[in-house]
Amino acid sequence: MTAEFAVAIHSVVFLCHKKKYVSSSEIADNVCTNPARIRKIMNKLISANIVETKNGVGGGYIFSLKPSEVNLFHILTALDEKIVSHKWHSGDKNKPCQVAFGMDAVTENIYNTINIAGYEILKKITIEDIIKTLFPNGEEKANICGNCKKNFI
Amino acid sequence: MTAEFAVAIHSVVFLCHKKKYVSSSEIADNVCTNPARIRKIMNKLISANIVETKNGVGGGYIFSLKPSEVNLFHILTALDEKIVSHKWHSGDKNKPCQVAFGMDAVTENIYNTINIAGYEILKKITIEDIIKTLFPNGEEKANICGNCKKNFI
DNA sequence: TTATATGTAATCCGATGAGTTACAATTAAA
DNA sequence: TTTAATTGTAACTCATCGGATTACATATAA
Repeated sequence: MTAEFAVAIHSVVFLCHKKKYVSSSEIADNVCTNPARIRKIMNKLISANIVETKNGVGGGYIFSLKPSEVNLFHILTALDEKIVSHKWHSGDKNKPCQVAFGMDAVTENIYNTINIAGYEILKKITIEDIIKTLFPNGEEKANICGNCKKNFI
Repeated sequence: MTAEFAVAIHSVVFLCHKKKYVSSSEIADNVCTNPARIRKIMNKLISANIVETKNGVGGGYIFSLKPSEVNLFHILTALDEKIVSHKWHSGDKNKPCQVAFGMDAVTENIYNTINIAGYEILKKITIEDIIKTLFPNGEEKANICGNCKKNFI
């Protein structure tokens, strides 16, 4: 799981809070990264129908789904990521030793189990949950960000 | 979680199966990596009292604990690893926006939850479990590796 | 005393994450 | 129609990290 996941979640929550088209520059500034990276990640979310985009003046990205119906597993799969991935393989299928032969499959299985458990956790966390955590008194009564007027970009 | 984890599990299972001192070269050959890497990883397992070592002729590493009492969480913590780690941080604590301010903590919390769930899974998998998977008919009746005679190194 | 091992550091290489820049294509608005 | 703003995407650089390799001092059994 790379930091793309953190960037994507942060971006979606930001879009959800703004409730209007937001440019990649503005998102990048809020997340603290660069616009090209944001656009690259937004493209994946667009392919997964999680956000929408519009070019030109007043354009950018927008989140117009129900926050309670989008969860973190949706975002993870939109990025084509896993919790843990099994890249380096131990042992050798051609060795006449059951340990050398079989351990890679054992490891694969362990990683799968961890992934599945992680997915179940992510499925239970929605964008709405995160918004409620960030704004325990409601977004309208936010005492720092207010309702995100221009001066807080 | 890096591949060290896979190497460590494979090595411990191999030592458990061999039931005698095994050199880093022999372990490396079975795992398919290099001896220096094995020694580095063995050192961490030694510090955690999971394996023992002996220098000189006939030396190497040995696993002399009860396979049913060592689980994968022991190994993971011996390596000082986590399932997922939170290195790249999004947002900015100095920004007057609750999203930019709070999202990093939200992400941290999600990662922690995933880690804890993963630890619980690893705690339930012992070295004995893996040996039983690799040798469903018992280690003595192993039809490929036999009881790991010299010709199968 | 010698051969075999570990412990550990130094170095190299390749892959990958992240930032930066650039520019064609698209779209809204003047 | 023109202009300005914005995305989509590729190319490039840079730093970091995982892994392999080499080397050598130290320890131990025979």
